Amino acid sequence: MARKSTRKPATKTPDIRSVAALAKVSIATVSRTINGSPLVSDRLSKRVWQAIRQLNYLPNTHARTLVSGRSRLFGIIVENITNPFFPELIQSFETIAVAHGYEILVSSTNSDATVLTTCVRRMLERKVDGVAVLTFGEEEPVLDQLTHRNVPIVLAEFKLEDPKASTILLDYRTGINAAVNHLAELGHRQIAFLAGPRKLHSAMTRERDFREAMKGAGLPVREQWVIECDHTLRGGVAGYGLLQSLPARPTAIICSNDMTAIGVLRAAYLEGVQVPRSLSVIGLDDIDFAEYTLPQLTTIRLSRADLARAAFEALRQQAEDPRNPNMQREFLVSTTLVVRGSTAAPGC
Amino acid sequence: MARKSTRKPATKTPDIRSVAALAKVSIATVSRTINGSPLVSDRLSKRVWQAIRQLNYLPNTHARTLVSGRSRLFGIIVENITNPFFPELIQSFETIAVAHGYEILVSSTNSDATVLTTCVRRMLERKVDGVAVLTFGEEEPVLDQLTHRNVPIVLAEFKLEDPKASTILLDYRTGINAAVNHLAELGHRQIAFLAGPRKLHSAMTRERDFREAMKGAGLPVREQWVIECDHTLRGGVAGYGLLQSLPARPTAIICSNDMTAIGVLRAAYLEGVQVPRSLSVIGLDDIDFAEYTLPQLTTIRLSRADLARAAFEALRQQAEDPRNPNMQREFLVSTTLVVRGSTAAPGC
DNA sequence: GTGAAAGCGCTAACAA
DNA sequence: TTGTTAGCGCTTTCAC
Repeated sequence: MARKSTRKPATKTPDIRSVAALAKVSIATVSRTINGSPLVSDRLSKRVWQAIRQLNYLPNTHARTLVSGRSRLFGIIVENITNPFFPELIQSFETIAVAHGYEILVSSTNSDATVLTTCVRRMLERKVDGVAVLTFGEEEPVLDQLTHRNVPIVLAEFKLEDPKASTILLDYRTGINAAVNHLAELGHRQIAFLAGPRKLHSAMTRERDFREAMKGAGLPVREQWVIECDHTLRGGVAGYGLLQSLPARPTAIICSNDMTAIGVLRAAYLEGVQVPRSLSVIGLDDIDFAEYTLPQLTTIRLSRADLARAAFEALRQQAEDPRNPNMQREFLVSTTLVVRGSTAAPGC
Repeated sequence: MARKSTRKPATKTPDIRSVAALAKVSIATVSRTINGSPLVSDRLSKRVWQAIRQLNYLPNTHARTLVSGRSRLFGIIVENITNPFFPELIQSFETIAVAHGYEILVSSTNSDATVLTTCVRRMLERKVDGVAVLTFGEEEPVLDQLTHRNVPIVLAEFKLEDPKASTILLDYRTGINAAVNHLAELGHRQIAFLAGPRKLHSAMTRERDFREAMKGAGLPVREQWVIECDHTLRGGVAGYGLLQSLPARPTAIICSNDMTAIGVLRAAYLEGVQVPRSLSVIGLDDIDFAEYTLPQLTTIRLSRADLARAAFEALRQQAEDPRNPNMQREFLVSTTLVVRGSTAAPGC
C-alpha cells in the first residue's frame, strides 16, 4: 500500500508501475497499450496514454529486450567511415532504421580483423537483431559467430551459405561498361585501371568487370596499367605516380573508387597534366564531393540509398519474419555512369 | 537436478547459469569473475574463465544494464554526418569509447529539431550513460530532458547551468588571428568572411573572432563582405557568387568551415579566377580532403581527436565518478593555422 | 478485455 | 572467499 513512499521521495524515473497506478489499471494493460495490442478497450487505452504523457514515461528498452528477446537494434559494419561513401550510407541506413523503430550500432573496421572481431563480439553482447556487413569483401570467418547464434546478417557481394545470411549483389558491370564505352566513343584506346585492394571482393569484381568491358569494347588491357591501389586519396596519388613512371602512358584512367580518382586529379594537377584535355579520369561511387572536384568528376554512381534500403530490408525480413518460405535472400543494386567534366576526347 | 534437460535439447545460447554449472560454482562467482572482483580465488576464477571459453559465453548487456543501472552506452549527436568533419570525429570518439568498454549510439540531426527530439528520446529509452552533443550550437531546450533525468551531457561551445552538463570551449581565436595575420602579412587588406548559419553558436563565435582579429590587425571589416552561408559545399559556391556580384571585391576570403571553402574554390575555378594568384582562400576544420583540393587548402585546424577526447573524458567523469567535487567541467580545444597552397600575396 | 504472476539474465546485498 | 536470493522493468502466458 505504501509502495509509493519508499526511500526517495518523489523524482524517480517513472516506470510501468507508476503509469499503471496513475491510470488505475494493471501493468499488463499498460504494456498492451504501448505495444498497440488490439485487446485494450478505448477507454483504458485513453487513460493509459494520458498517464504516460503526464509522467513523461519512456519504456526501458533493456527490460523489453530482456523479456522479448528482441532488441530492435541493427549493427552496421563499414570499412572506413572516413571515406565519405560510408557516412552517406550510414545516414541512409539510420534514417530507414529509425523510421521503422530500430536503432543502429555503427562500427568502422578500417580493414582490421581484430577490430572486426571485437566489434562482432560487442554486437552479440548487445543482442542485435541483425548485422549489415558493408565492408565490401573482407568477410572473415568471425562472421560465423553471428550466424551460429542465429543473428541475421546481410553481406555486400559475398554469399554465405547460411539460412540467416542474405546478400546484396552489386551490378558494377552496367556502370563500368558504360564508362569504358564512353571513353571508347571519345576515342580513347589506352585505358588504365587503378584497382582497389585485391583482398576485397568488391575490388576484384570491379577489376574483373573492367577487363570484361574492355574486351567487350574490343580494347586491349595492358597489365602494367592495371595497378592495385588502396581506395584512398593518397593511394590515388601513388597510383598515378606509378603510371607516370611507365614508358607508355594511358590517355584515360578508370578508378576503383572516387577517393582514388580524386587523388589522381590532384597528382595530375601537380604534374601539370591537364584533366580532361590530356587525361580523362573516371571514378566510382559518386560521393557528394565528386561534384566539387576540379574538374567535376565523371563517375560511376553506386546509390547509397539503394544499398541502405536493400540492407535494411534484408535484415528486417529475417528479423521479423524468419520462417517466411519465400523470403528474398538476394538483392541487386545497380550502377550508372554520370558524365561530368573529367572526361573528353584524348589530346583535344 | 535435471535442469539442463529442459525442452530444447542443446543449443540455447549459454547464460550465466550454464557457465556456473559447468564451472561448478554459483552464478555470483561467475558474475564476480567477469567483473574482475578481487574477492574471487584464483582457483575458481580459472575454472570460470575456462568454462566461459568452452561455452563461448557472452554476458547479456541488457540484463546487466537492467540491474546495474549503467548501460555503458554513450550517445553522440552530430549536426551532419555528411560533412567529413563529423565522421572523423565520430571515429575518434568511438575508438576511445570502445577502448574503455563503452558502446556509442550515433545520431545526425541535420539541424532538424524534430530529429533531435526523437533522437534524445531514443537515447533516453536506451538508457545511455551520457550524451555528447556536438551539433556546435543548436542546443535546444529538449536537452533538458537529458539533464532532468540525470543523464550527463557535454556540449560544444555552450554552457548549460546544470551539474550534469559539461562544456567544451573552442578557442577559434588563436587560429583565426593567425589566419588574418597571415593574410595581412601577405599584403591583403580586403578580406571577406563567409560565415556559417547564424543560428549556430559556433558560427557566431567564429564570425565574432574574425571581426576581432581584423580589428587587432588594424583592418576594416566591410559588412557586405561578411555573408551568412550554411557550411555546405553548395553554400560556398553561393557565397562566392554573392561576393562576385558586389561592386568591390575582396582579395581574400576566410570561410567558416572547409566545406564552404571547397565550394569557393570550385566557384572561383568556374569563373576563371585563379587561386591563390587572384584570390586567397582559407578554410576551417582541416578535414582530410583539405590536402587534396586544388590548390591545397590553407585552413585553420580544429583537431577531431582533441575534441573527441575532451567529450569522452567529460562524459566518463560524470558517469563513473558523479560526485567528485573537483571534476573538470570545462574543456578547452584550440585551433592552429595550417598554411598550404590557397593563400598568396594579392595579385601576385 | 483485463489482471496476476512468472520469469528474461544478470548484479548486489546479505549470509555463511 | 563463496553462495543464496531479491529484484532491475518489462512481456507474456494463463486465469478470470
